[in-house]
Amino acid sequence: MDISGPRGTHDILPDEIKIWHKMEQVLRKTAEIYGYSEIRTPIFEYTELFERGVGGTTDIVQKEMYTFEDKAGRSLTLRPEGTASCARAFIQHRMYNQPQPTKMYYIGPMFRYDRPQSGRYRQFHQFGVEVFGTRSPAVDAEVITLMVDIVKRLGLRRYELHLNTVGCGNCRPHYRQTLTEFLRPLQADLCRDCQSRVDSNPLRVLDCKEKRCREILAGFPSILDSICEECREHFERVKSVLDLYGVQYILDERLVRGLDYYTNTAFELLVPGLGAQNAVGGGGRYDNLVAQVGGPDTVGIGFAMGMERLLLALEENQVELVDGEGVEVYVAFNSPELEPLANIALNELRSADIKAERDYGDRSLRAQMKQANRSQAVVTVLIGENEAKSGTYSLRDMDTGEQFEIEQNALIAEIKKILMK
RNA sequence: GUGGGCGUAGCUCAGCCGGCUAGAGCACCAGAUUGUGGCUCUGGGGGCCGUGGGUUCAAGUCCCAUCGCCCACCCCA
Repeated sequence: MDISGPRGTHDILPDEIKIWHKMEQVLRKTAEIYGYSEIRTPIFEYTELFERGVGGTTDIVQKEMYTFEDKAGRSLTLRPEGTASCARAFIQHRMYNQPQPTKMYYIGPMFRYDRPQSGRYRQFHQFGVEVFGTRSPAVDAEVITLMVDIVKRLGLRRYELHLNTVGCGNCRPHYRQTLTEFLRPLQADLCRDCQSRVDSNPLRVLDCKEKRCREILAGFPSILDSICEECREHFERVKSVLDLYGVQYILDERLVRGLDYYTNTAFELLVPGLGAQNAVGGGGRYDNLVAQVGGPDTVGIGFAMGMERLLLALEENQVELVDGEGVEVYVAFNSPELEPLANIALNELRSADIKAERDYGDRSLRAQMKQANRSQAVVTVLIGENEAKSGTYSLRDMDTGEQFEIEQNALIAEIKKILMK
């Protein structure tokens, strides 16, 4: 039997779901504290949205999209990221007519046809935030701070925030030009990929992982010398707010992001020890995106975090998000004739919001006790012939092993006493 | 899309140069304890040895293909 899920997908099993719930709770809570509201968009969109939003030259659009035709022959695509959909919704619902900025967050599955590896899946989950309608550098800082705050609240201690600016539509071409002139004479010595990148996308040469390339590039021209006064000023102000918030960052002039829509501020959150896919979150400003997909000229900024990668990071750093909580009460009964009595107790407990369980296998009392122990029950209610006769239950404190009889009508009160401890 | 490693019980893995009914630990079930857990002991269930083909008297073991997983490149969350 080799039935299995599609390549690059994975099930989140009942045993692991608690940690997801907990993580989602932290993500939502933190975003709400910063004034963001959730938005839920469809998981598929017209293909064109991503082609125009994410950018036709990106790897995502060129080779990683799950694209299909619906029965009317329209081209649809499973969303590879969340920002384009948010921009679409922002435009479609004329949110720009509301007081600005618009601050929202999303959480859900994304799809990319990539080769799976550690921290990389074909269906994965992202949490992200977007702010439309303000170019204030303070918002850049807010968004970055939110991202850092999340990993802190999740309990991560080891992480690096990398920060850079990639300039705007006016000044980036200048830098590209300067960089290309710098690279041209070195081109022959670079790795094969970089040799072609010099022509196709010189900025990407900067974050090549090849040791040789990095050495050759040692004295590469700083983007800060090429960008316009406005962009430089913006970047300075972002940094000063981050300083004020006490958010530590590493200036990383090699940081360039892979999506076409980014402008100005770019940032990434790295966690050491995660292997090759060590970026847990990343984002930046996208001042042209809304116009790019057909809306009014509106600036924006946001980030996305990979939830599977967050989980890997927590695991790697031995952060325990949840402690295994089992049932509170286990109801054990000694013979089939006593089952109705057990059901009554069970029902009473559940009605009182007490998490209670029983056995359905007609198993021996001993086996039921083992099961109670395994399910981490705090108390076991024992029902045998003696109890039935005298109208009582025996309660066993599973921690201390103490056991005593109570009147049946005192069940909830007595259980609560033990649970309180 | 490219390269490397690996697929044997629910899990982690052993199985040497091919040779008897395929093993261990953990987990599961039952009993020792005929009304009682966590420790211990005893017994038990469970494997088309990923799949398909080939070589051979004989394949878990060798060869090819295929699928899947892992790691890396690439890219990104």
